[in-house]
Amino acid sequence: MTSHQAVPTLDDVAKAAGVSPATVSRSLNSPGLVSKSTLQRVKSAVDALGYTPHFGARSMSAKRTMTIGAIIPTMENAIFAKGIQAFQERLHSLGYTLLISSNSYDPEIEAEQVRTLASRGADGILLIGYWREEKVYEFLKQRNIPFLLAWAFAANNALPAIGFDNRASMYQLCDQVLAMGHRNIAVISGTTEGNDRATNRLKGITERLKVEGIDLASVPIIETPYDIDNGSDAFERLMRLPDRPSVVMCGNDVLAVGAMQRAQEMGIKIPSDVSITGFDGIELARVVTPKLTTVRVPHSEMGRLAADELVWMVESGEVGRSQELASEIVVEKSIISLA
Amino acid sequence: MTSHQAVPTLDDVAKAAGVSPATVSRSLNSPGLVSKSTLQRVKSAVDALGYTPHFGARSMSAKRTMTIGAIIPTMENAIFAKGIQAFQERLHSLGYTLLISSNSYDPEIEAEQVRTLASRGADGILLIGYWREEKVYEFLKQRNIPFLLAWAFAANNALPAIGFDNRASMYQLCDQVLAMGHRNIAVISGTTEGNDRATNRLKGITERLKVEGIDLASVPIIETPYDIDNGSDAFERLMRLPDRPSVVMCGNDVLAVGAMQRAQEMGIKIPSDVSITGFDGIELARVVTPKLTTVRVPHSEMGRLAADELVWMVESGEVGRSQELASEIVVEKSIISLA
DNA sequence: AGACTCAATGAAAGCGCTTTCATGATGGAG
DNA sequence: CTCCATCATGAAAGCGCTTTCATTGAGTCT
Repeated sequence: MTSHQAVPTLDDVAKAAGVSPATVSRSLNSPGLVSKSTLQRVKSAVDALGYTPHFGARSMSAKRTMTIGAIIPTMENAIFAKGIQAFQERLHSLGYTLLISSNSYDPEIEAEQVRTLASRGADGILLIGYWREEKVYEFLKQRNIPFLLAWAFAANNALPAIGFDNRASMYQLCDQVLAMGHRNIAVISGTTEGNDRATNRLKGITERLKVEGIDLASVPIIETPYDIDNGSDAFERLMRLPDRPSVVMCGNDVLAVGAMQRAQEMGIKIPSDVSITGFDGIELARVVTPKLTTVRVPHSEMGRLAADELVWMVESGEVGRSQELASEIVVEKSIISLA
Repeated sequence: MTSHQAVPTLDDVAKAAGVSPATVSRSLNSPGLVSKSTLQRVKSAVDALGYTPHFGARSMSAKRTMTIGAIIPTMENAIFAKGIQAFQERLHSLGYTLLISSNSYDPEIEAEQVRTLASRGADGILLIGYWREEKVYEFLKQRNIPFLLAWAFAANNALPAIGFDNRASMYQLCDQVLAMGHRNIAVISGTTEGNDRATNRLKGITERLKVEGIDLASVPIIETPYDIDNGSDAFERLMRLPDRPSVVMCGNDVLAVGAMQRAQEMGIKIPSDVSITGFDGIELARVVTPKLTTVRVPHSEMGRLAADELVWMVESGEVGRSQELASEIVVEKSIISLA
């Protein structure tokens, strides 16, 4: 089992093709510099030997790895799936390979992953959201590794980001909820600590309610990690409140779907008894009954644009340009108008 | 912007700590060989400089990369998400890094990804299912890269695999469907070409129906890629058939949820008008109304076990041991008993 | 026909690390 | 006290590739 038939190297190819290693390297990387006939011979030798360039060696001599890293909070639910898929597809067509890692929303692990990606020579890195320890940004800058933030956008922040305004989007959704006559509002927010998206979504709600003159002290707010079951439990707690809310606004679709689940189990009718809203516009929101009122985010577009921008940063060496994407309020049957 | 403050190297650390590069290397990789005091000085130097080992260089001198690759068909829906998440978490705790790539069920791309992972020095590779071109397996063997298959298990196949028996599982589900009195059955299968899981699931149904003495020619079967909308469309076509089936068995939960969606749009009641079944037991199946009758697969367990086994293969050099996992028929409200 | 340009190729250095191998110091055994 | 393990460390080779720099030969121009 440990019989190592040596992996063919570039030198082997050179020998087989009767040329110098330099020529093989050129044939592979800048075929324009090599004559047709030589190119042909090299190609044959490569095929015959089943040669694959050694990535480590290559990354050591060349300065580029054609690799982009992405660090996302989770792969478990679909929040990032669609966007990352689009990101990866675009990268692939640009000739780059994507390295993904996820960290269960743990900033320690995230910081470690940044170092790992740097070690591996990632030409650029995609991060989710703004908030993380300053030292992470410092490390990236010191290492001169281009990075881009996604899934968030804040006009007042200089870091390059491609995403949407979480606060404004949720503010708008809250607008809609108020316009439909709801005044007795409860909130199930994602964990806000260290999470700018969750924090800003919550802020979008509270700011809008304040404008409306609603006493925030009277608004029940439960914070919990993004997870279906947590959404269910939070919903149940809200329903046991003496003053039952007419609408429960959730920090994302996963929480909202969890809430709808529990509602059904408890025999609470959505939306006639209670209205529910989500955020993200993932597939889940479309398939539940009734369909979920939510904020639809342009996942795929965001992924594609992020890929384009990050590659541009890498190749041009220029500083990244931020871009705000529009989100869209989608009103479905999970909310009822009291007006 | 292009001001390169050189990335610190191991030599820099050596200089800063006043020791030889060899000692630094040892401090990092086999601290046991280095004296306490030296170790301490090296550690300080590493921190002071913010040193990170260069992965390419390391992988060139060492034979291991502590990297495992996984190639999955898709990240877009949740079919693989949970299992891969568990896989990655286990790998992480074993000290390995996971490299994921997805290929939209394209075997060409998959073959390319295998070579890419080999290039990058993956110590081992996880693949989904059995079917792929023989040359891929030959390449892996020639390169002496341990690989493990997951999401499938076939007792008669020698390749190491950790998964469940797709055929037998679907056979059992079909058992259940028949036991509930259904005889007029239609099928929405995933694309079977090049996909052993889809093929075997379909086979599980047809074999069981044959045993029952049902004429297969009379059983409508639609093949379509795994996607919600495809499930919807296929369902609609089935419903337009003159002899409407009493149950639609779907190749996975995604197709089934698509079917349920369209049923609702068409005003067809599930399960009173038509029953629907899925396969996989992903979250989606739990949140739709009514809940989906499906085959629950132990995603997380499979991911963990696969990580353990693959790492064991890598570290021991032994040939991988296959393991069959049990699946579970989950009967929910999406199916009605005609008996 | 001589001088020159340019395309195609090779020689060799060097990227940052690990790992023999060799060396010096230390300390216990005889 | 001398000898020999033993431990901690250093010197240096080499991993597989890319990339200057130099060289050659062929074509171009006058």
